[in-house]
Amino acid sequence: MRHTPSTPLQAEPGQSRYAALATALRHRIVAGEWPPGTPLPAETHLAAEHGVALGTIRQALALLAEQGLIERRHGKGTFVRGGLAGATMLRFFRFGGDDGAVPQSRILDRQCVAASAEVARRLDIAPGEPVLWLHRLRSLRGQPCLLEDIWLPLPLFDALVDSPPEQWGDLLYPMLAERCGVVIARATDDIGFTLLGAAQAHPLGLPPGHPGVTVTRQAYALSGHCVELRITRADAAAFHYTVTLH
Amino acid sequence: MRHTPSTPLQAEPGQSRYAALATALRHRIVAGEWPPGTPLPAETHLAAEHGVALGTIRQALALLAEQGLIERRHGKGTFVRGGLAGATMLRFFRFGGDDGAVPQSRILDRQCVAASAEVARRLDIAPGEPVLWLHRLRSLRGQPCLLEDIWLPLPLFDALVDSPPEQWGDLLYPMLAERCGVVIARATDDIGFTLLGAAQAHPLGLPPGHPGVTVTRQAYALSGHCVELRITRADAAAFHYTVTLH
DNA sequence: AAGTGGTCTAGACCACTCT
DNA sequence: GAGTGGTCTAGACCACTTG
Repeated sequence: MRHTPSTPLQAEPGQSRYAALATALRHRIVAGEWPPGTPLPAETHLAAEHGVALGTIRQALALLAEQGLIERRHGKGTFVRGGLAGATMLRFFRFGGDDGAVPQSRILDRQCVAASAEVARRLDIAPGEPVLWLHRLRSLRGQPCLLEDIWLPLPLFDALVDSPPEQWGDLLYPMLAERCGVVIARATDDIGFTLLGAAQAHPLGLPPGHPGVTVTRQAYALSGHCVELRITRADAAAFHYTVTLH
Repeated sequence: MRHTPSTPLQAEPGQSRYAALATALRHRIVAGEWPPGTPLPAETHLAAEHGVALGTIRQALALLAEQGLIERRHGKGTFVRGGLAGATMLRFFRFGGDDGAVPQSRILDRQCVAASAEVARRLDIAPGEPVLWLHRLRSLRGQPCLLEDIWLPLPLFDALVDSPPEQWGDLLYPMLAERCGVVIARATDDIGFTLLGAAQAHPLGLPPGHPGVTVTRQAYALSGHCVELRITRADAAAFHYTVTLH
């Protein structure tokens, strides 16, 4: 059966046709019509479906690819991206030894709490709303390296409240995708410098007052909503990061 | 007179025509055929000149625009980018007061020296080659905030050796473009945390051993060669930076 | 009004991947 | 060989900028 879009071709007045097509496709992707990892219909099919030329649908797909929502593979197809890979926090640090390794994760604490004003603002929910708070220590080869506080909005992540954390694995995002169906598509990390308090320094095996780095992350689902606030603390001496300007 | 390219259409075997066009155009830009700020010939002219369709030349131009070499303005033309603007170092910091301000620069020292192994490696020259070393303090509203060591390869920047630094202005890159004809197109900044030595802390008005940020910059000219190595040191407490992941 | 880049079409052929 | 995305053509018309 031929697909007939309810909003024929031009969604908004001042918008180009390929931009309208891109937002239409984005909505269908977010709605789960093509889950992460599955291929979209071929260009020719999409073009016929929407009644536009091949070049137009290609512009729309190029836009979505640029935004990281899809991935094009020559000869194979156009695939929905599976969200952010794990272990990305380590790209800010150089802890000695083999790179590319995934740090082991241990949940030190887990509580359902009411969102503070700051947490609510970052998660874009009302203060006092229930959130799941996790306190997590990550280690490389037995050596503690990252200490994390994680806040997750709670109606969404109810499945984690009673599940045993020992079975969660070392990466949060694949676990969120598997157990809660939430795919992390985008994140912003804010880097700052602080001196570590005793409570932060001790689990990391550092003395109180030691220079530390604080990375505040807001992670967004495919829908565009912020679904995770994470504050990571680590030894400032291990920090390094490279930025390229154009 | 019609331009007839010496390498007709296909520069390298496995390369697409638009990629070959892009590199050909890049070489003409780097060679100075169209100085920064001036417009390229119109799409239709370039297409006729190279004997290709409009869409092909547009792909080539899109590639160069993506790489930041040119800038397209609807209704006006395609312009060669003027290189990096100044004051970009401040995007790593939050010093109190009005943002967007350009810090005042003062040259504390200037010497012609032989490149150390490390400096030579970063500038991709031979160790012992002559370089110009600058020691610069930058201040906002009279408050010292950034301390910089800058190394510039010397045959290229001879014009700076005897010129009075008081007349250089507060921004390095516009000065390099004006006095030496070198346009900075790209730079990579490497960020790390260190404790400030006495020689670094004192000019910044900080105590020795104070936590500091070190930003190591390698800046590249339009030609692609590294033409500046800069190490900037500042108070770690003023540091902040935001990264977005896709 | 003339010139520019931006969008769109309706084809053709090529390169890659899988079976 | 069949299906996919990648490249390329030769047009048309639109939107923006300037004289």
